[in-house]
Amino acid sequence: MREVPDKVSLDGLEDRFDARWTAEGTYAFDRTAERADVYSIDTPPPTVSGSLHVGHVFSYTHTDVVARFQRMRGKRVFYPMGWDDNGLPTERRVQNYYGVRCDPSLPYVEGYEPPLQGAEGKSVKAADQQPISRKNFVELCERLTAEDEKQFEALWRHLGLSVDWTRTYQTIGQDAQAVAQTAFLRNLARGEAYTAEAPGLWDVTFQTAVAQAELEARDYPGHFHKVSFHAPDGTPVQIETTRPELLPACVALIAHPDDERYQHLFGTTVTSPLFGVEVPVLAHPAAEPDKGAGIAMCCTFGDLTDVQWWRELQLPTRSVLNRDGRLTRETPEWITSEAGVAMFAEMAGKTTFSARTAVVDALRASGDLDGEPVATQRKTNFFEKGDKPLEIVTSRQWYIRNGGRDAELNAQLLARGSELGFHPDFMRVRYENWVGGLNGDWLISRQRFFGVPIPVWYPVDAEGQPVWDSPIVPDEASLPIDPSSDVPAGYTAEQRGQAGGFVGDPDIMDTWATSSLTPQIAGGWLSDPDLFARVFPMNLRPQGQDIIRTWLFSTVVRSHLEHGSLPWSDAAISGWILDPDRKKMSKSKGNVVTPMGLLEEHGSDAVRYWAASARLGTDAAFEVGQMKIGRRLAIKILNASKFALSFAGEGEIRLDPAAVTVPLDRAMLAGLADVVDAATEALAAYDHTRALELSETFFWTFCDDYLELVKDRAYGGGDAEVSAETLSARTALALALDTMLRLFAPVLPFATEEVWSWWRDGSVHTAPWPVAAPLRAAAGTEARLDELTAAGNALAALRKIKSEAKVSMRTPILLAEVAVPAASLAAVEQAIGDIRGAGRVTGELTIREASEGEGSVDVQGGIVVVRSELGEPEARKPKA
RNA sequence: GGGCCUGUAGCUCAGCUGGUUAGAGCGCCACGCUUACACCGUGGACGUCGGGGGUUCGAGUCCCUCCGGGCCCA
Repeated sequence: MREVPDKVSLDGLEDRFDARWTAEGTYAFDRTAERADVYSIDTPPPTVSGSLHVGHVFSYTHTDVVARFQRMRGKRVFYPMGWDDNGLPTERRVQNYYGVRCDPSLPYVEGYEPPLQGAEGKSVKAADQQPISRKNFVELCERLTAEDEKQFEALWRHLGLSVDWTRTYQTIGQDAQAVAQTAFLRNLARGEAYTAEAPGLWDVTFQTAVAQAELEARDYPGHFHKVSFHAPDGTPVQIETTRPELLPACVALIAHPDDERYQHLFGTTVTSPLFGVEVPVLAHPAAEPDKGAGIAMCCTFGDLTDVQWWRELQLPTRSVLNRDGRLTRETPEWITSEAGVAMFAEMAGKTTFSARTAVVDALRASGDLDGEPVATQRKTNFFEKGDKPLEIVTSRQWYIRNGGRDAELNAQLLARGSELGFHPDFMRVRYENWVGGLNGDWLISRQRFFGVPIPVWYPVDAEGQPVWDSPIVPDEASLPIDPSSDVPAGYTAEQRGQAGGFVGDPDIMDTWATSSLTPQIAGGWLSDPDLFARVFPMNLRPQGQDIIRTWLFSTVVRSHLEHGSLPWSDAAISGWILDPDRKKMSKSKGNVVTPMGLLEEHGSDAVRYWAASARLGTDAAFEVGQMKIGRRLAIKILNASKFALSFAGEGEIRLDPAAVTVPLDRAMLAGLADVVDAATEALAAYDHTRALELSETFFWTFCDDYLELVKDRAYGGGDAEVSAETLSARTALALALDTMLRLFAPVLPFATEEVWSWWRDGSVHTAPWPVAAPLRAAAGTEARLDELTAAGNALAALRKIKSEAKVSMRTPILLAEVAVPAASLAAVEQAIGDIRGAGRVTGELTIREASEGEGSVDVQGGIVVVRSELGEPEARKPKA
């Protein structure tokens, strides 16, 4: 045995053990392990440019508990960490942090230094941002994310994540780019990726297309306008619209097929006011009879219903909106009337807002506006990161098939969902609802700068027009490439943009198009096939419930298409952190706590305890109180361990089960054996909360009852000769300690490692997970935890008389008569020596069976002291 | 409008496939510095299990309905 410190402490354990674990490679992955012996985790790569919050600490702790449990069970745990530095959040942050913006038309500047450094938190106005080249911009992105990564790693290490820090990746890294581009090109080769000229959601602020998964519906104020169209005979047909500026883009009026009011109009045409364009009146079930007038104007495109009508009724495309959110400058060809042309001239080039004013004024003047516009709130689609309503514009974009327009693929993906183990299981419904409700393929083109480029070029024909339908693809061996600077085989750089030459695809891929490949990136799909075979398909994907439809689903899609399998067997879904007002914690609400400060204040074990106390899938309150309880538990483990180890004196700690001969000791071990079984079962089922609760409850019983009861016997009166009874107690204490340290190790890695270091070699985290069998063997077949409970109750009953007499627990009991329910009688009598010692009964102690009505089961198991006499406390000995 | 989760002591939560007087911790009250621990110990008080119906010999646990939170999708 090494040394037990005189004064135990949790302080400083995080740094000390992080250094040791790193030096000793405690969490290093053994890459010689076969797949069957591996437990692999597809760790969520945090968005490094986002800020760290307690939600991260919360959910990553859940994963770490799983990792540590599996490691102790003998699995070779593959637990890498990635950094998601891809995409828009980084771009935005770089703009503000360095005061720059990307202008792809500018040339690269060697040794560029940005105007600002660390302008955190403020947003720099676009006009004040210095325009720089794409390459310079990307370099700044990389510079900033490198700093973020350091901070993140420091936090994770401090928290005690048992990540193999030699295995990190970046979603923008070269390898990740190669994986993303390779996977894309294979999708393309198999016909799973394609381009299409199609209406899509467009964010005018960010100037990018937006996918279905990135939508967010918000209430947005608008006005209903009652506008009259005219039948050939002059009869007005009144519609209601919130977007009168799209009147020139109108292609039809549509009502529900069953709507009595419009039966006579179906199949006829009407003429639009102001513009004089003749449009058909059509029937479609998506028209809502009780909404407005029940007849709607269908435009190119006001909302997604317009798109549906356009597609299903084969309506013409009459687009008047540009990607910059302004109306086109040229008068559309379908507007031919003199008045219409004049009207459009008034709107041309204006924002939708100004154009609307112009149209409304004109309608009012022409008498085609009935009444004044009525204010309304309506759900409008927004880009989740944007603040202007999305427009729908037609453009050429890349798509990956995801079952959104293919019933067979959809069914296959639903089947994958049913193969996947969701924890908790009800989260599966979110997957099924999402997949079942898809209405289009996955749009992956993004008109951004910082991301993985779409790795294709297009030939330019003799007229100088790109030939979109026959993209030029690179060799996989040459990946990653950037088509905006790399030149396709068979061409020269001078041919870029020239007739007979080529152009590169200007877009990058959606973040999810890369993130959906994290198992492949982390597992070395391309760079290390040997490793990949040992870790893929992985065991676990931990993540939040909000991104089941995006991250989880898209990863399933990619794996299904590329590997014909699930990417992992199980998904662990963590809940949200709620603030004390039951609100989701978020930065905008200003209720976010800095995680590092939290860890430093309470200690990592304490914060981990709080996190581990919440079940998967369940929202948890941010509760400092719970952390304090965790801290108390960790300290208690240190102290109880110090105590248990102190009895051995200078000798070695014995763990020989055969030495446990006293019934009370056996009863304790029998209870512990049950805890081991139940906790193991719970952890194997991803229920860390139950495992912790069982271990914790047992531990407190161990401290309050068992430890108190055997104290005297374990001391052995200080005799040099150790009796069998004393040896039994000491051995049982050591066995229990040895087991409990392992049980707590996944949740409290620091405190348990500290104790382990006092008397064992190596790390508790690579020690085998405890099993019940040896404890049961030591306990024998007769022993039951009830015996310890009964003895503990008897002790509590004796203490109660002291507590009620308001005297110190040191007070001796000169005489006591204790009534014990029949069921507990034998156990109490058996442990009478220990009870007498712990209760300081110096005189006569009578135990008898309780009679009817004596005692209550709720209080000390029905054990009551019916007669007693207290002595004077002995004089206190001066402290050594 | 559809879906999922949730409502148990002042607070945070356990209560498995329905079975005797509903549990834990925190907080609270009283007491105690007992040679592991005052970041402690001992004892105590505290609940018509959101409301209302129903099924059942029996419901916190199953069904219906209403109310309140949270999230997702329309």
